[in-house]
Amino acid sequence: MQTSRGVMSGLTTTPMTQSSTAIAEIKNYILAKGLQPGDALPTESQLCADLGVSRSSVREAVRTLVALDIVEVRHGHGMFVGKVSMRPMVESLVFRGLLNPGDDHRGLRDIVEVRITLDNALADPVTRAWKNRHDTDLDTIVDEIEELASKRELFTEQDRRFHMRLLEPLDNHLFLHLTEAFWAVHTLTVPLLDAPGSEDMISSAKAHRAMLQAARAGDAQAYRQAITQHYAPLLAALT
Amino acid sequence: MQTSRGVMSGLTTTPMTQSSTAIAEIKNYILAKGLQPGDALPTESQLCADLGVSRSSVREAVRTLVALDIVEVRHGHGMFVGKVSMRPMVESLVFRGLLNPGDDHRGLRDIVEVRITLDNALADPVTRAWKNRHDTDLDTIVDEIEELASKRELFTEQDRRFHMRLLEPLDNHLFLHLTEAFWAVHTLTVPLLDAPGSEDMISSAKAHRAMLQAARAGDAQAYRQAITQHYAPLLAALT
DNA sequence: AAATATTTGTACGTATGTATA
DNA sequence: CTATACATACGTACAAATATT
Repeated sequence: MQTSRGVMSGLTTTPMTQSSTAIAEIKNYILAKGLQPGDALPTESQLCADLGVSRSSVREAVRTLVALDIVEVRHGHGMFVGKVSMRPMVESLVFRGLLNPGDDHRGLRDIVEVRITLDNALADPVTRAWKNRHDTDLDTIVDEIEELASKRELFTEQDRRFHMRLLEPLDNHLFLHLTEAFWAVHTLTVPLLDAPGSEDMISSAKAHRAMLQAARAGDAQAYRQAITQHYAPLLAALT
Repeated sequence: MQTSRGVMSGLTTTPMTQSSTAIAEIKNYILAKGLQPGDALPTESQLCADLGVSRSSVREAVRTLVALDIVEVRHGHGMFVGKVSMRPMVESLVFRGLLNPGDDHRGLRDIVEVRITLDNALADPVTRAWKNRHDTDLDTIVDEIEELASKRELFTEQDRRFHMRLLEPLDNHLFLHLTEAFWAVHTLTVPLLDAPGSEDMISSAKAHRAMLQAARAGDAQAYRQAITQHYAPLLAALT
């Protein structure tokens, strides 16, 4: 119950709470030590000693950093540097979509429009990167998609792998992360809608093959047409 | 010490810690009550009673939701529904940029490329929306930008207002939020670089006026040229 | 295979700072 | 200014998960 420990005299103009300083110091620790995702961090008790704050404060700071995917915690094992992924934005956007009651279609349509815009904007570099490139992985993915679609089954994971792999050759990996994030927001939000018709799924499946073929041909225009075909059934359901 | 209770309906495949269930239940509370950003939430003690968990768990859950901007807490006042903004992604991306040691230019270049791509992709709807529209606000903003640039002063806030206002007429506000987010990541990351030359600032200032003029003329092509002019000095410094 | 040490997760009590009426 | 409600912080004890011996 250490009470009157003046906390280093009130010269500080700090509106800062203990947790917020702990957050900053843990971040600085990671940067100063040059740690990378997956690297181990000190234990909670060690952080308490190093930062001079209680365990509760350290834990609350850690929860914040975990929410931002800057820190990852494994129960009974320890704390590690996180992947610093787009997960926070995905969670945020999904929740934001759920906030609007009768406006569900509007939120989802905005997300789909962003996906369409991103895909179209990347048509040139993607078709340039894939021209005459042979990759059996994408062929098998497209095969799986068409087979699943013909059986009226979902092909969510294959769809994700397809779109991610398509952007992998790009220099700028931020585009890949963004695309993956909006793909996730999309697929997490769409279940609120009615299930798509099976003919729509087949049409969408064919669009994937068309995108791949256009990319291999280096034909950006055909690639954009395939994108339109890919999203057409969904857009129709949203209007 | 209530041990791990059945916790009703074990439909979830989650790890199910107390905090995580508290997170889910607070989210559900907001959605079920149809609350909107700014609306008040129950107090901590009330949440403890309602959710049947300890105060520590509730607090840790709240910290997570605060980090995601789903909950906002005002010390000594109470908890409220947050703005569900893009702040989490901004924080994440800025930190990610700091993680790479010698690769600073690469991370910033990726971000700038995303901004350029987004701006270009929105050239058509923006020029369509602003054609023959009169808005004195944008004129004064551009005036301020040019005046500040001529005095070799920064015009960060004016720059932000300019780009935000330009996208305001769009139907899809998600584009606005995205643009704002990457603008923030950009301006928070760029201080690591050398200060730009004053002639670059003047060139950039002129580009803003060119963008506005092209938008008012409904000339998407000229708009894209102005975008190129806008980012040219920065891109040159990154290569 | 089982006991043990380490580490995170949960709970509770208490004291203190802060904003509002 | 006082009173009240509320969030912040600390400390301790124990439970649960993981790794090691």
